[in-house]
Amino acid sequence: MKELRQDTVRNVLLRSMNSADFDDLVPHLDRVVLKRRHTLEVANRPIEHAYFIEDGLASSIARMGDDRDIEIGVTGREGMTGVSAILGAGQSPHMTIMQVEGWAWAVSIEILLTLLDASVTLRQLLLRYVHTTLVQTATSALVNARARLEERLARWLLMASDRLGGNDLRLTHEFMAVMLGVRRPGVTEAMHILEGYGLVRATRGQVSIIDRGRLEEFANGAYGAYEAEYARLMGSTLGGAGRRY
Amino acid sequence: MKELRQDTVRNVLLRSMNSADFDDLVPHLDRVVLKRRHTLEVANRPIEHAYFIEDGLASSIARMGDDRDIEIGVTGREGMTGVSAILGAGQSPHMTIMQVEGWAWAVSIEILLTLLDASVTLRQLLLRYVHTTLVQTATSALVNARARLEERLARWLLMASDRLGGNDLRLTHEFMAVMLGVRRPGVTEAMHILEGYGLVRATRGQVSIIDRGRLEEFANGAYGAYEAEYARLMGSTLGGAGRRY
DNA sequence: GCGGCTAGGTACGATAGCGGACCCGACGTT
DNA sequence: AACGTCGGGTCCGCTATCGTACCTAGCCGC
Repeated sequence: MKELRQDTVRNVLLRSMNSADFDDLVPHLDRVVLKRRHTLEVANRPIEHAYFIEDGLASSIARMGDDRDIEIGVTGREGMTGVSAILGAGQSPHMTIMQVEGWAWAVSIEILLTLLDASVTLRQLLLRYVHTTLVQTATSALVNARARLEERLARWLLMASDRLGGNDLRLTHEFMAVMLGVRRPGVTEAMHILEGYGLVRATRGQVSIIDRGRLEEFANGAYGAYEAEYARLMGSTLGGAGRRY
Repeated sequence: MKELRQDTVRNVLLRSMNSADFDDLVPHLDRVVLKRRHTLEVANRPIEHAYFIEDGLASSIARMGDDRDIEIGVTGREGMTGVSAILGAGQSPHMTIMQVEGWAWAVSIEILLTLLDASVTLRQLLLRYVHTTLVQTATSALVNARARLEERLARWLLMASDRLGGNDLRLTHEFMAVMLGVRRPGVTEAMHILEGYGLVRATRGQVSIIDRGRLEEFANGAYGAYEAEYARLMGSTLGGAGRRY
């Protein structure tokens, strides 16, 4: 692990870091396998570690009573968890759990905060990343209020594809229904609309994006703001499947 | 203005600052009167100033096409604008405009960033505040997806009361409809529900909160997470009308 | 190649909120 | 006192989505 080279990691934040910051961080990174439903952050409990995701998908969830959850953000290899701890809040009222299994580099918050205090450049990078998560959450608020289900589904598929890599996603309707906070048959219906326009093709337990460009258009403003900010500030696209903004 | 004393300002962030940070900031503060609809931040344009609100209400708005706006956050004397600039992003895809006129202390972003780099304590305070705005935005995402209109109205009234001070708000249904992103008659209906439970009383152009405690309960989880985080991290309640969490 | 499970398709009535229109009453102006 | 304007109340039919239920088809294990 102490042999870790910056050009071999997949996590975009780790790759974007200046090499001095990376070298300071490496000795404190632990490789962690993250199974589905593994809880990275518990609501209102101290955050112990930040995770630089290498593979898989984590989502942040806000809760309003037991059966009224909603996903407020999703993180893959473009980002990290532990944003509230970076901001010095120690914990947050939201939980973060793995939705698609994978693995990550974990670092204790205590150490990360020390490194952040010591390095202006690391601070700059991670605070800019915090800004992009703010944009992502704001977009969630926007689309939850204003977009139709099929637009939200389009957005979610695009985001998942960006983070997992590739255009073929192994996801069930049931799963996407939970992510979007809607009924399962609602997803089926919305998916048929996307299929009707030839944007995606769905088979049992799998969705393939057929025409990414038109899917982005179809999302009609639900997708793109976060991605543009990410590109502007991280100087790197999200590493989806051959994309440009 | 250079005579400004910390215990005479109303803005909670300015009051909470340690006195050295406050003294460094004061020479750079300009008193600015902010009329209704004054634009504090334009979407995707460099943010020039941060504003510590002393009176009035600003809201941050995300847009998805011309007629699909939504308020993603609201700021009064408990906070400040310019969060994305503090994070080093320079600008953001959202706009911020005054909804209830008032005034604020403005500081140029350039100077604020310099002060932030120089002071750990100032950085701590403002980054913690950034965390609370993240919670506020996440709660907007949550309630837009999950709460009924009357719950969202309850939340909004409570937030407005916290920020403007007092239980009597001079607001029209039309105005609240724009804030909540719903039809005006929808607000009328929702308001009747709140009145029916004896939680508020509404007369022409005015809403009075009658039973704040039960209004919070009625909001049913739509209100409280932000406020609890604010109290936890800022060590100060929001200065509403005699409240406890 | 049969049984059982899981994912997906469909259908039905219910409901929240929409878009738009219309009316009425309160209030300020002259 | 009369008028005009603005804020609020109400009503219509409409649409998106819900909750629930039931059915079908693909897939796995044996």
